[in-house]
Amino acid sequence: MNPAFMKLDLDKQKNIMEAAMREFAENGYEKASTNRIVKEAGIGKGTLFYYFKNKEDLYHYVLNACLDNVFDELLAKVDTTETDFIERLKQIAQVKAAYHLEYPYDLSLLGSAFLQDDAPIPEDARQKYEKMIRLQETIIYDNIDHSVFRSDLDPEKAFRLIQWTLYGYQEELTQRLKQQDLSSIDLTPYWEEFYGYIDELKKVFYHV
Amino acid sequence: MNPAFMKLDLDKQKNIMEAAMREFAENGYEKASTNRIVKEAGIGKGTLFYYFKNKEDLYHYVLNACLDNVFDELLAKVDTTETDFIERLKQIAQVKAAYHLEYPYDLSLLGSAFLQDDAPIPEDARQKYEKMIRLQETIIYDNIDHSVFRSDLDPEKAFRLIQWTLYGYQEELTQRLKQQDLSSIDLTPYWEEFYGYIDELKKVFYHV
DNA sequence: ACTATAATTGACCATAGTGGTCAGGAGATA
DNA sequence: TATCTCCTGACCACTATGGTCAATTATAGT
Repeated sequence: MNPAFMKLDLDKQKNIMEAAMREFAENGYEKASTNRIVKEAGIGKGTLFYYFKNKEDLYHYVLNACLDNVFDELLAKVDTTETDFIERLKQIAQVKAAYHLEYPYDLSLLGSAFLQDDAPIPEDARQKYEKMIRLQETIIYDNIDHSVFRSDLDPEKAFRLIQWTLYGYQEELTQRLKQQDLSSIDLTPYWEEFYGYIDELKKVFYHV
Repeated sequence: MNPAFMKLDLDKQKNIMEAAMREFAENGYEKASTNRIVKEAGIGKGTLFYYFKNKEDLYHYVLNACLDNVFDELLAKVDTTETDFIERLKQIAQVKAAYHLEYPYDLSLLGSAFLQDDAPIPEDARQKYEKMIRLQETIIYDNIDHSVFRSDLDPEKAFRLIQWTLYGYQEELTQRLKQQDLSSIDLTPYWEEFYGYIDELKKVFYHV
């Protein structure tokens, strides 16, 4: 990466980054097209290769930026002093949603990058990713009060059941909201719905 | 489609169909490559275009075959006399797993086909798909006994929570088993694990 | 055995897309 | 005026695209 890239208007930087992230996330490394990236970013072909020496260089830069950003803007913002498991997951969902609005392609890029076989992933990125996975683990489970679960339940199983539920809900919601511009829509009713289900979950998994 | 295709050895037919399904499912209509399809199917390029007049013709044929197959081999096999909701979903999971082993690409092709914008979908296929969705609905909810749920729960909410849970579990499992040849692996321990969670679900959602 | 027909092939086609280059232009600074 | 950074798109060699077709082989009917 040409260091001059850092001196660009932040807007232009962001344009290029977002175009690249989206293209890589949607098509994978091999099938991603630098032509589409420059068109989407509104820059000339030469400009892209002026700042990045080739496709792989761009991919690595984008990947590292995502990883760093997830650490600073996502994982760091979760309040791990909350000891109620369901409340903790609720909070994570909120932080994640805010993150997704600001950086729409980060998470889907990371998701695709490390599950592909054709993507050239540098060692440091792989390590950062594994560190991220471990940190995620502690963010979800650390400092959780196990005593609130119904005594006839295996807490481990309860953990996972609750997580799957919220994951399933999230998937359905993204399906429902697909194709819509999330930043221009009022999400309040969806949050209300979500809180309703959260309450129901507490009702069934916690003792009275 | 050239009617002669129907007279081929079933093996050869299946080879071609599976190769096409997989290519379409993984890449979408536009990005799917007929070259890769013939290579995967082990036939000459000319043969493919002898049986199908072009890429779109092949796509339509494959799509319709999937739809018909899902009706006959999947939806028809669910026992809707089972009135216990969780048992019903458990049974659906079993039927679906068996289906997936026999026809590995049907479901993922249908999933991708109707969520893409570049796929040319003929009217009759679209209608068949919508009929399928409606039938799916009745298969899940029809003839279900609402009285087994805890009386302090909204049954509608409980329905959805349970469904999301199983969906989330299924997603995690497919992640875990990805890249493995499902037909050569002993799935028994996974089913045992699944039944364990099923029991736990009954414990929390049904009244004692 | 001969013939007619059906099945199958891969070299070939025009076209479009690939990642990447580079001579040159524009604008600022010295 | 000269030098430097930023930026461009025409252009390159190359690969892949969907689709064709003359030629070959297998099958069947007589």
